[in-house]
Amino acid sequence: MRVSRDQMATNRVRILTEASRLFRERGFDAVTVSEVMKAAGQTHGGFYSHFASKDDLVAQTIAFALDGEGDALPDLQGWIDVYLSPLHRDHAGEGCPTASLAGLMRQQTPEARAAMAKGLDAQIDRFARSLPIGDPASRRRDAIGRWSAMVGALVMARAVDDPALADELLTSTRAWIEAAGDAAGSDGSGGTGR
Amino acid sequence: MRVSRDQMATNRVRILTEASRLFRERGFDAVTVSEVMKAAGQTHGGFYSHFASKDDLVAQTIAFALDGEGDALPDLQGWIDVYLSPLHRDHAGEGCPTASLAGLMRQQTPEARAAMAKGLDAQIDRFARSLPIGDPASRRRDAIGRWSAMVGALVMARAVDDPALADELLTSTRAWIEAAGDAAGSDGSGGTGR
DNA sequence: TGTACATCAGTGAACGCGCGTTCACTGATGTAC
DNA sequence: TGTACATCAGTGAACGCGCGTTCACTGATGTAC
Repeated sequence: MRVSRDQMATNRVRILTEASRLFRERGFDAVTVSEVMKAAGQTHGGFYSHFASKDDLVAQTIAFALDGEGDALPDLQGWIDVYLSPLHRDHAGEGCPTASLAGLMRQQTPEARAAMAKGLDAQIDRFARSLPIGDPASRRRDAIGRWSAMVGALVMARAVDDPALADELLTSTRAWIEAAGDAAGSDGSGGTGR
Repeated sequence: MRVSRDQMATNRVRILTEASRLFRERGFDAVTVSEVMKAAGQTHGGFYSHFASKDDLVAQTIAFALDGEGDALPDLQGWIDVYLSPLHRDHAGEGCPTASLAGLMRQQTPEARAAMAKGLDAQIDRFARSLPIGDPASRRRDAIGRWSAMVGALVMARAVDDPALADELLTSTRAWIEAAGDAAGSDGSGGTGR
């Protein structure tokens, strides 16, 4: 039966929240519309009151998941350490959407890929603003370099069935970023350290 | 009708070759068994003379695609430049299997994930052996750090529908790796440069 | 404010399509003698 | 080497399942008066 507008808005957010978790956990293809609706406490038929199609849900979920990442990070090194931790690796459903979803974007709609581009750009911007030193251009370059290494390490650590290799990917990348950041932080001519 | 053993072996390699290309291009789920067989010049029914299931094909294709990456790279910087080029980004089918497939491995069988682990380890090893300086441990750490950044940058560049951002991810990561490598190459205390 | 009615969010059965997989069959290959 | 026969790689129709999507229906919500 019909529900109030407020209730409908709440339901919509719940669908997006559950979709965000499930998609990050298992990818777009392996998660069904019915499953998302069930997780959100509804039946599958009502899905089309909220979204035009599953593709539409995917695009809106990406925008939803990557949104609200605005403020600069007060403890950058701590954040990097958590990002490259076994805990994060083993809990993709509650983790970084970029690391979980970027590798699945090639087959997605232009809308979904545009949402990913927007979210990625915002994330890089936030990272750059969190860096302590350098002019804007070198900060942004530094942010992209570190961010690439972090995402790549997490993607690879999650791809393998070998805990020792997965751990090594995380710890070595973390150590390398630390050491490398010192040099690359301001134009590659040696920085001030953290 | 029945074919000779040699012909069967040839056909098998052709199936793996086409599967490797198609999977890298579009992922495991979006490529059908029929499509692979058609690309390999056969009909879909014969597939099960070669493989037990599609999952079996996936696992064997990963092993096949990541195999034979043995020799050290004579021109490491040139290789990195090609890896982080728009050409590589836009031709996933002929490109690095890790960058195309690592993000899709979470839902795959243990066999497939084990093949990915083995291939990844071999790739890191080759990278480490191609580095000009450092003791084995720091070379390996350096290889993992650079490799993570390269894979992450390519994955993200392919995920977005924004050529400018995609280009920036590649060029900034390339520049950052160059600058960072100088510092991280030997224990984070500053290196010798290239 | 109260009342009558139109709207539409949500339900759950049903549809149709595409996929992985199976199977009876074909005829060249490989082997036993 | 030649012959008879068993094997089995490959063919293409068919099967069955799960998925995204549709649809008739329900009844509370929202609105016109």
